[in-house]
Amino acid sequence: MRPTVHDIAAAAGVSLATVDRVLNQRPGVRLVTREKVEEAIRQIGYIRDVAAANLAKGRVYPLVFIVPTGDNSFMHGLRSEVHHATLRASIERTDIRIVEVPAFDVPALVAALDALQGQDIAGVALVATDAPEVRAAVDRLVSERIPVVTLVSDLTDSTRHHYAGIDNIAAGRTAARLLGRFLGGREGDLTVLAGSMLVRDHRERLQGFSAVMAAEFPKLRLLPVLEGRDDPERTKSLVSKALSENKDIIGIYSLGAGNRGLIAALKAVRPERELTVVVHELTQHTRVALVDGTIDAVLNQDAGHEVRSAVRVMKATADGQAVIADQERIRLDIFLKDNLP
Amino acid sequence: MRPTVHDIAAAAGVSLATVDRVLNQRPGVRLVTREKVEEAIRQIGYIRDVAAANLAKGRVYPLVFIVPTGDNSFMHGLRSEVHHATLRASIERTDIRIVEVPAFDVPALVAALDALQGQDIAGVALVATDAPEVRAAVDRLVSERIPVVTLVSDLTDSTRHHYAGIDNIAAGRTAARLLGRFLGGREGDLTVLAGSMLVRDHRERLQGFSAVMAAEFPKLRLLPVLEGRDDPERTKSLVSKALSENKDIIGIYSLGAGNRGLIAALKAVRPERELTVVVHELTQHTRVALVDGTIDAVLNQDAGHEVRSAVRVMKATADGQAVIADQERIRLDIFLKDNLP
DNA sequence: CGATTTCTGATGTACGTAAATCAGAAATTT
DNA sequence: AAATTTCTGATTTACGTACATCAGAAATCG
Repeated sequence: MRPTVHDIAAAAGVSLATVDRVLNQRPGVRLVTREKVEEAIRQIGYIRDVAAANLAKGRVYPLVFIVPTGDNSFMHGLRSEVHHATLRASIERTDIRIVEVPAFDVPALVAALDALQGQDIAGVALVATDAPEVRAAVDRLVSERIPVVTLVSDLTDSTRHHYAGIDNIAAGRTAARLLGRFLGGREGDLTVLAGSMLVRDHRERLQGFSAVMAAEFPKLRLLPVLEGRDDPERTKSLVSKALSENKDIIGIYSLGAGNRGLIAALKAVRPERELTVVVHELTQHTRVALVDGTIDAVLNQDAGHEVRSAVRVMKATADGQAVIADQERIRLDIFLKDNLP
Repeated sequence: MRPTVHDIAAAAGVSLATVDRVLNQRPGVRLVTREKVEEAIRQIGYIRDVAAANLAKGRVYPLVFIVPTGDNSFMHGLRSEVHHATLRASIERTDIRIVEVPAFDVPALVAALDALQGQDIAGVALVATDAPEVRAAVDRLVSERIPVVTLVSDLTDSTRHHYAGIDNIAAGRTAARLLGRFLGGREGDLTVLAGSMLVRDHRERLQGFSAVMAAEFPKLRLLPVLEGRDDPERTKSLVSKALSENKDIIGIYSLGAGNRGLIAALKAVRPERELTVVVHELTQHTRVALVDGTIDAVLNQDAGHEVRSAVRVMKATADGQAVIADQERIRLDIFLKDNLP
């Protein structure tokens, strides 16, 4: 049987109350006694039964998810996953609040973060826009001992406790190698389509992509990045224009959202133009396009995993508990038409 | 506040004891009363607090993992992950026993399964060798109401509750497309290296691989499968022989374990022979080979995820609880040299 | 050394559920 | 209608921890 507080008390020769004071860092214990108890805890290898503790405390975890508005499928999916998490609220003892903030809007995000100060909150998860003001606001929350997790897009040099998202540099590099190898030594131009260079995940993907392209696929030339702002309409017109003006384009890497527009533009020039296309985010639209051959590979991050991971990490951090690091690593999914879930 | 058994009792106008009898399906409740209670449960939306229930029951889950012996890295890693799970035993209320059985040995596996009958066990996870005798033994356990989960390799037509592993047909198809596209229209022979056609995962990978190759890459010819029995030494000699006898081999798909031997054979013919190679299972050896360019892609299943998922599913099944299906889907990881974890 | 302050022990209640006991009510049988 | 049998209610203890209260012991101070 696993040891309990009673066993500690017996082993240390003190009362239950004293053990409790030591365990919960309450005052009223002499240093020598405290050390005696801590020694006993180590000796018998006591591990707190979190379930029982939470039951006794009547613990609930008020969590806040700050997610961008925007009508692209990925953010829609993310919001839907957070919503799913709220459905598990009672069984997971969470109380999740969703705060929506306009995409790429730094002041609005800062305001949302600052509004949380002083509130009784067990954790905050946010899709970060990578700006110093946001970092400062996050750091303020952290200094108030509120667990903060960045979701999908990380925040440079901030003190956030955890990042629940993929390694975007690796994602960009992977996209480059896939495109490069799929193009099999051909020569031509490549178009890169991004949402906005204001978010770190997009910058990092581009960085990884450019690095591998430059180093290993010299025959492929990168054209200036098109910024579609993750908006399908805008994306569509940008791509259509680029394709009609440049007949040397043989590949496209879309590292942001808004792929509905990209796909529409591609369909318009098929089958005359043969293009190798790698995009991010598996959505209804990209899935169909992958199956019908309009695009060749989809890189994906599983929003459901990210949300569940964020919840686990915030809870554990709030309790000062360790997490299974390997379990919380968000993996880059690579989908070809053959391994769709 | 979320409703408790007390609320049910009040709502149904019965006592706590009666509610308890209904909830735990104990005798001693008249049909009309039982229905009244069940109606009240629905009405107020009661959800059992599993943590509190487990605490009260002093529940522990005695679990058994049956894993093959064998000195290839993958099985080694799998055993190590199960071992890791035992380290979390006390906090997860599990009591995990590991049973080792010689690989591909049907009678031994059946004996190990039958030995569990009648024992007080909350769940069994096994790496299945796909034989009717094994299926029958599994079905016997299932009929004793013991949760059974297949791990890594599934069992055809059995009544096992869950399969914690990847979709191997999809894996084979994916390997085919990667190899096919990486070879970019070239013509030549392909060697497929398997462990044993006795295990379903290997058969399925081959099936998926062959299907896509035949349908979409007619210029690539499949040679007869080499069976390396997941043994590095045997694998090495098989591959060396094949490469020296056939100069038209331009690609290799290794769908089993024992890749140490494959890599050794490849190093011996490099850099004269240029081969595109896709293998399964990310290990110390395949990782290095991927980085140094000896192999081009690694398909992987995360043994840690599989083991943790198996534990979650067995516990949930034992409790008659639902699982988050999406969370328990084991994904096929595709690693290029750029997205190694 | 007595008076105060600080520490420690003993004890009880609570969290939500499981499980047991016993008495009394209702239904069924004789 | 009496005697059973079958249900139901009331109550209690337990799981492992948190937290509060109060009394008594030990340490510190004047």
